[in-house]
Amino acid sequence: MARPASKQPTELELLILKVLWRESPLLAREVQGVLADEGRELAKTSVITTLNTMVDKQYLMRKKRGNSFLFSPRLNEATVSERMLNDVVDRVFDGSTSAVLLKLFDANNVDADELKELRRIINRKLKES
Amino acid sequence: MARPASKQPTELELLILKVLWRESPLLAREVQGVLADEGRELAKTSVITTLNTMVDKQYLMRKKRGNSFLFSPRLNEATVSERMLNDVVDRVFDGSTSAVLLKLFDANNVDADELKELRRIINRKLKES
DNA sequence: TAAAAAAGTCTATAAAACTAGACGATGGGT
DNA sequence: ACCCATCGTCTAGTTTTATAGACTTTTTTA
Repeated sequence: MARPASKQPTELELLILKVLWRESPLLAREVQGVLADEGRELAKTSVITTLNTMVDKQYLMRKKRGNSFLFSPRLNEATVSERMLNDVVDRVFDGSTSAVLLKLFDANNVDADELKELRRIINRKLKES
Repeated sequence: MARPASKQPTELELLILKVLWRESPLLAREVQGVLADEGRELAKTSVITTLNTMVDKQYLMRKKRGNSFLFSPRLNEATVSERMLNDVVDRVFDGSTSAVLLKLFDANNVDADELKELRRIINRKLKES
């Protein structure tokens, strides 16, 4: 038994997904360019290798256009962010959503407008149930 | 440039931290026992190796008792869970706490009592500011 | 058309994460 | 004194992640 593949996208995989959520399909070269703009300078082959493992993992799909490939996400941002958040809720907070909510209120700076917005949402939710 | 050490505790490291947050200091053998009870059966040496890398990473401290070592956490649960949650907030949600809050409300089952409790907290926060 | 640019595949290296066996030291019991 | 259980260290194997060079093929261009 050796190291199992991480259940969630790795750090670099997430960066690439975010690039493709903003705009896709893209060529490997274009992904490389955007990553470089963001300060992550990788060799062409590094980007291609990672894109291909992401295709293997079903994170992306790849279709040929001429002599090159276009990559697009197979999972949308909502799905992935939900999964990654739930992973932390489960593994770190033992599945307690309210523990996470409390921690967010306590630790982070949620301004008054956001608080009011959340109160509106809570009131709506309470009416629904 | 090869793979950098993960900034946050890995999956197994988190399990071990949770064991030691419940009860510490513990001997390696005791940690092994608790993990086994939870379904993660590891060889004695695997547990010791991991505990020692966690000492290197400053996650744990180790003190001698007789011919063996007692391990205890150097970081408390609040600190680690906050860091791990913030990591997801930053990396996945671009630092938007309110986006996370909305996602939690939408995706997860927060029951009416919890909603009311949260509304109380929000009202208190609003008064404070 | 020959050179250069661009794309992909194949191969490879290094560190991290996970796992565990071989072996040595120590200490208690008979 | 001797056995053996216990504990730690050292070493090591395997997969994943991150990274990139060498090389081939294809396309563009001077």
